[in-house]
Amino acid sequence: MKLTLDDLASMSGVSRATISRVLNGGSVSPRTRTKVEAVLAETGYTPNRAARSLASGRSGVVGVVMHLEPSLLFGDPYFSGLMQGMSDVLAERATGMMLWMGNRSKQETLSDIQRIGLVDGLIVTAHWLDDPLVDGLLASPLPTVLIGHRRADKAASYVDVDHVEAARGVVRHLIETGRTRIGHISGIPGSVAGHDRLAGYQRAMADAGLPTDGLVVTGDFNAPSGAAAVPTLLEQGVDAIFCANDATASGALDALRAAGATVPDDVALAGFDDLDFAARLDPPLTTIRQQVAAQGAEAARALLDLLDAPDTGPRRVLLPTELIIRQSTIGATQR
Amino acid sequence: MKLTLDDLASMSGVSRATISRVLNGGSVSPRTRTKVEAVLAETGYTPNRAARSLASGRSGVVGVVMHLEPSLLFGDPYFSGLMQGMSDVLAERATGMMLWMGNRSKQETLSDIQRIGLVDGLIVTAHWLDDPLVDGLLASPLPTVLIGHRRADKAASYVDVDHVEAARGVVRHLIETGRTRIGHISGIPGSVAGHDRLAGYQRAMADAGLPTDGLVVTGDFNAPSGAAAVPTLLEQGVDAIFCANDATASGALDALRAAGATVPDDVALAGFDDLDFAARLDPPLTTIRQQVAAQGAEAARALLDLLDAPDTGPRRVLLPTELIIRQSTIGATQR
DNA sequence: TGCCACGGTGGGAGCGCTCCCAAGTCTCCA
DNA sequence: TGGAGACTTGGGAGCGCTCCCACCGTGGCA
Repeated sequence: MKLTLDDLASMSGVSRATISRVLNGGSVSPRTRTKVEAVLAETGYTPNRAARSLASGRSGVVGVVMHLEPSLLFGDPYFSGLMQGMSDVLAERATGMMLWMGNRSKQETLSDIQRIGLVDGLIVTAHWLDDPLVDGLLASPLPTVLIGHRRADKAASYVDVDHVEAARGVVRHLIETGRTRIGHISGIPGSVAGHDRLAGYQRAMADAGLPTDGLVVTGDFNAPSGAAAVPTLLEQGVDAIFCANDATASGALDALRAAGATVPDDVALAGFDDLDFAARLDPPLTTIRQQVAAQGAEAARALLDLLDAPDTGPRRVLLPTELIIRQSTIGATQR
Repeated sequence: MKLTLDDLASMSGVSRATISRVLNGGSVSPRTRTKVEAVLAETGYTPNRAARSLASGRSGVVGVVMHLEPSLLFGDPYFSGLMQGMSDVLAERATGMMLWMGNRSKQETLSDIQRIGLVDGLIVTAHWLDDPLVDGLLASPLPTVLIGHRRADKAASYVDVDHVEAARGVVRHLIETGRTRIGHISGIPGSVAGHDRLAGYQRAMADAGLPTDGLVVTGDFNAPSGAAAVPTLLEQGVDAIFCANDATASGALDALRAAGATVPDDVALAGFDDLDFAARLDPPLTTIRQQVAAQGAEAARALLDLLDAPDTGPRRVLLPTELIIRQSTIGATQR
């Protein structure tokens, strides 16, 4: 059960070092290799991870930090997609995954991570413009890949989508289909996504020479905030609303219907995320699709790359988004 | 940055062994202790985890195995509750958590876990009567605590609720409120919860001398299966339905209403789990509350106990459930 | 005053692996 | 046939920590 390299060495008549070479892909003659591999298979030997870590300085484990309430973490399809993508890639590359969630304060989480040591690198979600946890982690010597990034993280490794461009694209679509009074229900102030999607909206409007005064209402990424924003926007005489995400849009849709406004004839509606339910709304929702699982997978790949080649500078991956046009902006009548 | 015990030893004028004693709670004179602690605080030293593991044979990391699809894992409030409870306790005891989800086959997951080594023990969900992953893990030398358990796991450590007794209790409540033709929409065959809740139903019915022929319809824990079962049960002339969980009950409720049956006047309805929405159904649902987060926490505690005192035999924790009586079984009219 | 007991401390031997370096073996060509 | 060069292989020195054991000094008791 508790076999060591030395045991295998005497069993197979070669030295410990040679077995290590077979295990780690060093140069070994074919004859020796097959002989050793036979013994390996026969004994079902697994190297002692701690010893390996100590000698090599690598643990084969990465940390994943998603600092939000577990109920949120697990309730939101965004995070489950991320986890899925990451864990696929990590499992494939025989790398373990340690998870930190938001059940302690950011300060405690930070020191927990430092104290536990052991991980070779970290994948961290960075969704807030101001986040001491992310700052602390980036400042530590541990190789770190962010999912999402702030303007200040230019020098860090990250995987993200271009929220600004994506938002700009959907608003441009609204403009191209003839809308001129386009409102925006924003995401949570202080969040990267909220901030950048708002910026994209503003840029598209400015590009077209359209005013935005009074047309932006602050939301919080949830349906009720979408519904709450609708009366204000209707007063402003909007003919389209771009919502910071699909959940907000679904709330807005309910409120529009309640107010007697038809979508898209009176008011066009667009969201962001393309969650499952977006296509099932009535009318189906125009939105931006971002490949969430791919973001997780890319982050894992970027980190593993970084660990293999530490001195090759930061990895930056911007994943494409896709504008999904459905009836909530073009309607059957306008086809 | 990369301080070792020897560095600290020369800095504080004591031996490496003494510092280790301060760190791990050995017997040290107060004078020496304060001196060393000062140096410790000043340098912000953190022990090298790999070296500690190698020397002590313990890693301070436990594995959590929830072998189901990530989308399911993250979508279901049951699992997020479990995770929450576990990670609270583990964080409190400075223990790391490695996570394995169901993105690979059970066979692969099993060998991944063995191969990665490193963990001191495991917490594993055991929801299926037949599960090679659970069998394999229990057979391994790693201390393991199950969440849920099969009849065959008598000798293992586990945390669970008594599904049989809980189900029996809710059916007894239906009988006591005057119901006699009580149907059951079961959970997925092969699942522990489905199996045991069915058994509890049958026992309660037998105790009361009531027949069950034709009154059990197989469901799958989801709302549509609940709805699909209703016509059959109505044909059998049921005056009450006990559903294997709340989701099934919500499906059944819709179908009952669609069929023109009033709840609870024509048919009483009960579920299991007491998820958030149960209280918000119309009428609010009588159900069984199980403290999911507490189950996770208890499992973590049991495992940590087991690691501290390996030879004290298995830990078995049966958490209480609570019958929550709402209007779906007693109705305002019968108050 | 001498001896024993005991708490506090230091030294050293590993834990099981990786990795460097030197030694050994083989091949091929001048 | 000798030697250079390429490829294999073994030995040994750690990686940083824990834990056992022996040693030291003090205090209490006979």
